[in-house]
Amino acid sequence: MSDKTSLQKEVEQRFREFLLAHELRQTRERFAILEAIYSIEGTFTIEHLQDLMQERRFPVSTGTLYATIQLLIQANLLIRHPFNFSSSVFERIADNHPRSYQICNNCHHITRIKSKELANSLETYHPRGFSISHRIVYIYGICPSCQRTIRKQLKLKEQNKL
Amino acid sequence: MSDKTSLQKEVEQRFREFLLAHELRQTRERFAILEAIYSIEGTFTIEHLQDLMQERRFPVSTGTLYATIQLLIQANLLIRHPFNFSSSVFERIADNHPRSYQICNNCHHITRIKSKELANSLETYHPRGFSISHRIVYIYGICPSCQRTIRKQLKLKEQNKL
DNA sequence: GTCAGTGCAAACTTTTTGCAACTAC
DNA sequence: GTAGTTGCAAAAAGTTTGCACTGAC
Repeated sequence: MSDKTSLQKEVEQRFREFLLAHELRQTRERFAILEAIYSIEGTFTIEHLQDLMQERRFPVSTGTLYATIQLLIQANLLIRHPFNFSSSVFERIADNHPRSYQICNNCHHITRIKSKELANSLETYHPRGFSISHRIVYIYGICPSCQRTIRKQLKLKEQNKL
Repeated sequence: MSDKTSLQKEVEQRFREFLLAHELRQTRERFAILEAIYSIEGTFTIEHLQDLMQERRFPVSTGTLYATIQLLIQANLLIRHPFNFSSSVFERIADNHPRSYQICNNCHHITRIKSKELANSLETYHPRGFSISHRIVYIYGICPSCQRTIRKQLKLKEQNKL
């Protein structure tokens, strides 16, 4: 287990405050799960996380994992994506800047978009009375490589019909 | 069962073309499910949809429902939201204008945002080579009414401690 | 007539729950 | 010491699959 990064320390502090404010207990499990999640860059599933906990010599039960994830979502330290059908996909959120993703309808590949332009235009919108914790944009469509594949398939089909 | 609206007719046509292009069969079930979905304004779950099919005197099996929903998602006539934990939440998408939602972290209430400003700023972004089918924004935070509730609770807690 | 699509039920996967043991407060 | 939390296993909920039958092409 590596030393804690400044990000690790920051989110630990934020989680600590959240637990305090909600009169919840600061258990080893909760902080170990948080630390594991913040060692993952990008998305993960419950299964992935449970394996990681095992690797890190801190196995936790599924029940605890689900319960802690719910807390971390409430604490704005984690989000759930709408990617998979039958199982959940999660990702840490370190800051409250808008996050954008590009999702291919065909190959289902997910790419994070890092456009300052897009982020800025999102940040200008402030709903009345609603205090924003974070913003997420999903852009669905067909990625360049799938566009090529589909075009080729269409061509082949037409040739066969001729 | 009411007469078909022009929206109903339009999506039916689009689904027909999709099925044709993918060499899939045009079954009564598929069109009945599409029609039922487009009779729902806002979000729904599989369970809700299955009940509705029953009401409309066109009961379909769960398997067919799931299969058809997958097709409709592929055909860009339906989206899946990341709202619930254990079951999926769907919503029809009639056009390709950006859609925005405001979600309260506390009461989990979901509100559709109809801001032209927000929609326009999203439409200005075009990822290179990626052909967009639709865009969805989720704005997470605390809604006005929950903000009041939380403030009250904090006050009460402080008074008890004094 | 052929084979994709459907219904039904069973299987499988994911998430939640109940309870005894544990531990943070 | 008193709850809130955890682990474990069992239950519940959600989704997928296999197979015989049906109906679109």
